[in-house]
Amino acid sequence: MLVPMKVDYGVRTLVYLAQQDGSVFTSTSDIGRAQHIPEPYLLRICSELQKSGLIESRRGPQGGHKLAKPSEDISVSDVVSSVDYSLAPVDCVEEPDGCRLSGACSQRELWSDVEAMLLEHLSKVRISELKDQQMAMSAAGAPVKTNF
Amino acid sequence: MLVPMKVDYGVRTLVYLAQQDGSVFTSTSDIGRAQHIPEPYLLRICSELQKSGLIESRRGPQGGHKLAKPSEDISVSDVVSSVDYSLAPVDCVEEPDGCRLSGACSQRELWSDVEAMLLEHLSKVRISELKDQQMAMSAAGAPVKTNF
DNA sequence: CCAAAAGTCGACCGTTTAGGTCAGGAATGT
DNA sequence: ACATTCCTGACCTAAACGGTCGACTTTTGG
Repeated sequence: MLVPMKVDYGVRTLVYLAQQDGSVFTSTSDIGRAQHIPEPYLLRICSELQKSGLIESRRGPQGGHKLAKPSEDISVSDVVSSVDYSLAPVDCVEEPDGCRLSGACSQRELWSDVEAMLLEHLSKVRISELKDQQMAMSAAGAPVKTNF
Repeated sequence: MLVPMKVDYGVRTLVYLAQQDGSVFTSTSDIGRAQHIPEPYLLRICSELQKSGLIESRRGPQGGHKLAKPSEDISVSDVVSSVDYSLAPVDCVEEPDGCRLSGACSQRELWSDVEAMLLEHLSKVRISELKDQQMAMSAAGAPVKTNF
């Protein structure tokens, strides 16, 4: 029950892009290097982010990725649903029919509440916020560990 | 990022025990049959629940399990922490040192907030509540699917 | 006291998934 | 044309989840 790496990588990617000049494209190798994300893996995450319209990508020289909309308009829950389909706890929340206790199961309500709460909270956290925090932290001289 | 079966099984077990007469022990085979939990697996879950003091177990004939305290005093978060150690999203929340961006990572705060929120919410949901809901649902004639 | 009825514990197993890699192809700027 | 960069599908590996098995211990009823 952990947040998958994909989500973390996705968020980090968007935060990083939000820090870049919005008019240029940033390549996966740049992002990967800066955020310590294995490049070939990142490639595929970017592809998912692009399919869901969070970033815009272009191939060729000077190609890469950039945010498709202002960072204020992208929330963490966007990333989750883009990259990690299933946030729902236990399967029967999504497929109630498969559950044998279906008719009388107080659990389903519990877990779907949890899901709703989570999504709601995450939809309030915007990439721009994270970017600001990030920049504040770096500016304040918090050491970025470089010992890989 | 799903709630593992173990948690669901654990909760269901406790809710079931809460419905039983508090003075007798209920065997795993009873619980398993009633809640559709594979018995040998349940056995091990019960063992974990017992170690964390949520249930009391006794061997021998007429042995089995029963709640170690009133169902009002057991929350879902108790079950989670008993049975599923890690509720934390992404590892670096628990092991900040392993994180290479340690000094300047706005994500950690985000995810640990999420964790805290989750735990807080789950700690407010008590087994007794679930039991009441459960009994209300069954009483209201909601069909318990019996098609295996 | 003995046998059967439980739980305890450690080892094991099969599938799925997360995380990651690779290579070939398609697009695009110079 | 050519280098650069993304796209895509196939593939791989390790770990986790869900589950099982068997030997062992405790307890009770007869």
